[in-house]
Amino acid sequence: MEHRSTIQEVAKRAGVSNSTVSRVLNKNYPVKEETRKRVEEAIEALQFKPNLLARSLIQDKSHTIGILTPSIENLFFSQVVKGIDRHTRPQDYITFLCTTDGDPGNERRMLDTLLNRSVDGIIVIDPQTENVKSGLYEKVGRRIPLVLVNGWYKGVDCNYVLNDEVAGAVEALGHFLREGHRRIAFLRGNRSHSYDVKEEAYREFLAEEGLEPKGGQVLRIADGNGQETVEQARRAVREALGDRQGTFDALLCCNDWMALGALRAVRELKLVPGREISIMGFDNTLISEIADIPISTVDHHMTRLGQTAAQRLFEVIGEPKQKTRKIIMQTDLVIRST
Amino acid sequence: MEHRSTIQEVAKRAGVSNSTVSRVLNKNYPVKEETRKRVEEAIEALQFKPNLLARSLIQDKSHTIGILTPSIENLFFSQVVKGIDRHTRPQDYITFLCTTDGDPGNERRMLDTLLNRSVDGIIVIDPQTENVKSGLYEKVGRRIPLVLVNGWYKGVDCNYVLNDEVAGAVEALGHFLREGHRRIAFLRGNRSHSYDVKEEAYREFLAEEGLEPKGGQVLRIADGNGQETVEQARRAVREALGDRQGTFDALLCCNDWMALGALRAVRELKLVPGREISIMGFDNTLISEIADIPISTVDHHMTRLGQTAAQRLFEVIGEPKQKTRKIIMQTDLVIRST
DNA sequence: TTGTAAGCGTTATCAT
DNA sequence: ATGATAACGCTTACAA
Repeated sequence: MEHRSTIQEVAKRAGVSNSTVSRVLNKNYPVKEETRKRVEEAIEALQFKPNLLARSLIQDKSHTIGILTPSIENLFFSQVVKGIDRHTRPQDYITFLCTTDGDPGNERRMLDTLLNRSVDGIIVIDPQTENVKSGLYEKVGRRIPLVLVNGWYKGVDCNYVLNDEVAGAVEALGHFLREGHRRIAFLRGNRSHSYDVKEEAYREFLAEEGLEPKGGQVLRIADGNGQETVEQARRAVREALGDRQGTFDALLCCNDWMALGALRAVRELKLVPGREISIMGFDNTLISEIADIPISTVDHHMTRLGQTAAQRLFEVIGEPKQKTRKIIMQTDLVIRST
Repeated sequence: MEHRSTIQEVAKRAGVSNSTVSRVLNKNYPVKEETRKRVEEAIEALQFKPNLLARSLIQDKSHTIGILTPSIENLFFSQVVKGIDRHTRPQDYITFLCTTDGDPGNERRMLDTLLNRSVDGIIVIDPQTENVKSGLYEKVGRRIPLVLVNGWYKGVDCNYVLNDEVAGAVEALGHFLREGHRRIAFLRGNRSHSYDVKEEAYREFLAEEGLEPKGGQVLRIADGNGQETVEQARRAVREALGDRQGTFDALLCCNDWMALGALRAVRELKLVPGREISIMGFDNTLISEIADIPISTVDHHMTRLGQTAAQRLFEVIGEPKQKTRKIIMQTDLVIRST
């Protein structure tokens, strides 16, 4: 392994002091044209690159941000990360990526690691409710720029970037209504803040519209957005629909995986999706787009979500003392074949 | 923003010197039980956490690795990253994630950034051939532990983790043969080392088996693994198959996106996949698994690929002077319905 | 315009 | 077993 040259060596070679080299590097103070030339030659000759660790230490600024996310292969999260990255790269910041497997303990540990590494800011995708609720993030947010994406808790003072899930659900349900559906069911996973919010919106909508006085039909499967979710959803819908004398003619699913499973059930029963029964997913991941029959969905614009979060983060990094903001993003209905 | 306490303050409060605190922290030298207690109390009281930047600077070891990848939302790459992460997290290393959009210039720039941040090692997923070929990575690999995943160039001395694409292709083609297919076509994207390797394997296989003396039928679409690839593949196959008096009865596709597109074409033509015509993808991403008709594919075990790369990287980090290795991973045929 | 020297928060070396 | 002190590689007053 070869030696990395330092600012001292450059200085020596150029016959100047290290401060002058630093000034040439940072262009923050006047340097005589001729000296600058000499220094630049020395830099070139020695292939000098400043050690950013040392710089970060003295400047108390690492030009580094951290992303905390439950997982990286999840289609939703990876899109958000992409959005963050898009905004971050041009700022010549660099990103620590930490996955937590959705475990609150891991989330706290990785958070600590990031803090100890003096990151300039942190974005948390789908923060664990437990950690939001406990005030952990409120505390962290007072120490260092922090943005929570897609997770929120009443009374907790943080920077948020959220989707308007209620509006999204209502818009989807309104679409069902306009299409002439009156018996609308709802398919959700086990526990997640976002599922709860959607279900509440669903129940309220039914009540307001005077539909299904018994409160509609809520189908529930285990958590998840992954392959296994598809099969679970298929079974649940298949069962609920019985011998195709189904009790509903429209189904709002909490994500695209569930919608795909529902679609499969519907096709097994030889029902015509989009005519005899309507299915709507949530998110607009590639799942809904590339499904054999493209699935209607509520687009969550994940990339935009990430970009907005990053933008907000850099605002706060630029001006740390400001008040927190809760940014609500709009969703959009994507009507496809189902 | 609150002040972060330093080792000095802990020392003062505990009535010892900073070296003693350091020793307590690192447990690398004997400390009297009683002193240790006092120091630990001070640490607790001040909520002291060591500044890892300072530690990295003096130790010349950042406990940090860098991942360079063309993109993060690509299903192949995200799985590899997941594999790396799985292996990295327990080592209490933390990961810089850099995306390059598959641009050689970006790749070089991000590489530089990583080096300037004193990462302890770097994994490059799908390194740009141009950069491998030019000797850039060979040079970097002599300075710092480096592993290239899924990219290789003759004569370039680096640590590699690769899939045996040739064996994978041959196994797939052998399967076609056993199924009774004799007119085998090949569908590839425009330019990629991996496509070239597969095509060569394909041609050799045909020659050896005495099939298609004219060299078989190679279909070519633009690069990519994304939604747009599906449509391009569909069109290409549709066209090649014409009025279903197709010139082939089996098709090997360079990735799962292409296979999905091919499958669509086949179904449009009312051919029965898996019987009248066989389709095989590459990679075993969720695309092939969740397709409406599950697609046969060559499993590239991306997660394992990532884990192996990380494992190899840490071997080299642990013992930097060793010779490079080229690790070839086996692929596996996954026979599904097509 | 440039040099000197202090300082960032640690760990490492050398005494004691 | 512990304390001084130098060092890591840089930036930044302060002086010249």
